[in-house]
Amino acid sequence: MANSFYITTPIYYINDVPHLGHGYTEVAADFIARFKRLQGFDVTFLTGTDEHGQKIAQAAEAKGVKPKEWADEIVPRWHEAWKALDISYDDFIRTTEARHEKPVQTFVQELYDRGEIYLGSYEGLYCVGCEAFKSPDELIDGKCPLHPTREIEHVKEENYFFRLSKYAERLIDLWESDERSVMPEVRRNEVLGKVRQGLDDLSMSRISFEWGIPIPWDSKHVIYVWIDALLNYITAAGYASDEARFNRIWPVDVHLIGKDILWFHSVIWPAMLMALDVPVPKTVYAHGFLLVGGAKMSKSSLTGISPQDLTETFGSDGYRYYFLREVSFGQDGTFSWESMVARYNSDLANDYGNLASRVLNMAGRYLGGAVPRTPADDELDEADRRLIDAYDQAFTGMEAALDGLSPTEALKAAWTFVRKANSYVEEVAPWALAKDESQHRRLEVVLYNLAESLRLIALLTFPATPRASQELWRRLGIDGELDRAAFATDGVWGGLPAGSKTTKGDALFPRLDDDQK
RNA sequence: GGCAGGGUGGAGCAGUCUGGUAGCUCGCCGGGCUCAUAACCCGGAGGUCGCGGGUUCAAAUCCCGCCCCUGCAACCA
Repeated sequence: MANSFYITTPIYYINDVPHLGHGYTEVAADFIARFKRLQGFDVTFLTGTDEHGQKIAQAAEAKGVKPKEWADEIVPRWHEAWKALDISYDDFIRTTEARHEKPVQTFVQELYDRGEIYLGSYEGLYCVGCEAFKSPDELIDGKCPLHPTREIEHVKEENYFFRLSKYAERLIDLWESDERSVMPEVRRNEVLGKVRQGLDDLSMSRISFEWGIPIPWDSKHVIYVWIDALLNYITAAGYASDEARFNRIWPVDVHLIGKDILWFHSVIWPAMLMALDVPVPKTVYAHGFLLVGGAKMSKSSLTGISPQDLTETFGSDGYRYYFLREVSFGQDGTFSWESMVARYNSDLANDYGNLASRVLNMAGRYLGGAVPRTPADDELDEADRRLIDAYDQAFTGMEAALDGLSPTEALKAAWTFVRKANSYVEEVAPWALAKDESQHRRLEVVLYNLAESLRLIALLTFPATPRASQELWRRLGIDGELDRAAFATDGVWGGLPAGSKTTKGDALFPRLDDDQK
């Protein structure tokens, strides 16, 4: 199949441990990846870790170990975090791997050979915390505002420069065109505005420390960590190592990033690719930031909360659903424990979980847990047709939302069907039908419709709540695995086989007390 | 200073491009149902759509001015 879909998250800098911000990016990318798989795309979902640079070297030195040893110690924390959130990445790249380092050198050498890199010197104030040079007016009291505890270093060093400035016009043309996009719109405007103010060439090597990938023709320099990091997107795709694979999946469909690193992804990165005539990303999507509010956790900063702090209470599904649904995708959002409890109870426990509970219970009580014969067209009345119609609309709405890369809107669309199924229960009142023997076939029909609705709800929600969705399929007596399901076949109304054996089970999403914990 | 985005019932958002009944979720109030996780369903209250002016038969929606908030200004998701 040629319908490749390649999506990436940033690779995370390992002097940090995973926190809610990282988890947010990861969950959003995973939602999109899972949805695209259900649509039949051949998905490549890449994440990883960024392991070079002075900060890592210093952290390792402080522990008395080599940088690579330090990295090997930290990286499992990231694997664990993503496992706890059921992140279904297809590849996890580390920038210290040979499959990355060698192609990076190939790429940089090629830039050099083409005259895109020249030797210059840079004199200025350098903040190790930022791994960046600072202009004097950025400093507050002689300190970097982002890293006030660190000393600013005055350095003059010889650096290699990438001719970024010459790409300003082409970048403007690129992001003004409709072929490629920076999303949401506000971010595109931001990038265009800045690029129009002009670009400087970019210092792309460092000479003051050694922890990095050497410049191939001048090994006393290492490649600037951001250049190194950005290249992960193509090295993992097979650049300079697996041409067939690279041609198949590149250019990337979506780079999902936080808005703080938009500049690198929408300016520096495409310019680097242009310099070697490599196709640029189709879409760079910069999501918003999470802010921490509410009483319970307000004293924590975002970076002080690990994903696992929340999955203990809300589960992986609850975590994933909350952030996808609560934060309007693309905008900043506020996280609070209170809103998380409210959202969990309202949408997952009351709407979704309770629907499953009441339907499975009735199927067991009234039909002995056996899914009845699939209703024929002439057995369906108006209410039934409205239910089926609601499913079609929800599904259509989700696909449209995904075209706009909005998990939030996709889930809103899915929930219109969940709510419709609940109101259908009231409308057809199976408990009343069960009291009248002459209505037995009608009872079978409505319970079939409801069980089938559950099956489809599980399918639609799988990208957000994979565990509960799979469990629901199991309780409906379906053998299949949702991660191998496809909308094209499984998304068609009427797919639940007659005779399947349903089981009620415990609450899919147990209600939480408002003052839980 | 500049560039960009926003200010809509208690909270969070949609609607503004393509003027004409202000929509959704949560919360609140009332009712219903009893299959269900004190859940579910139905109904209701609650908004001078930041302020002032203008265009128009008609403005949340278009134009002008002002106030407030936020983001960007090159490297923490």
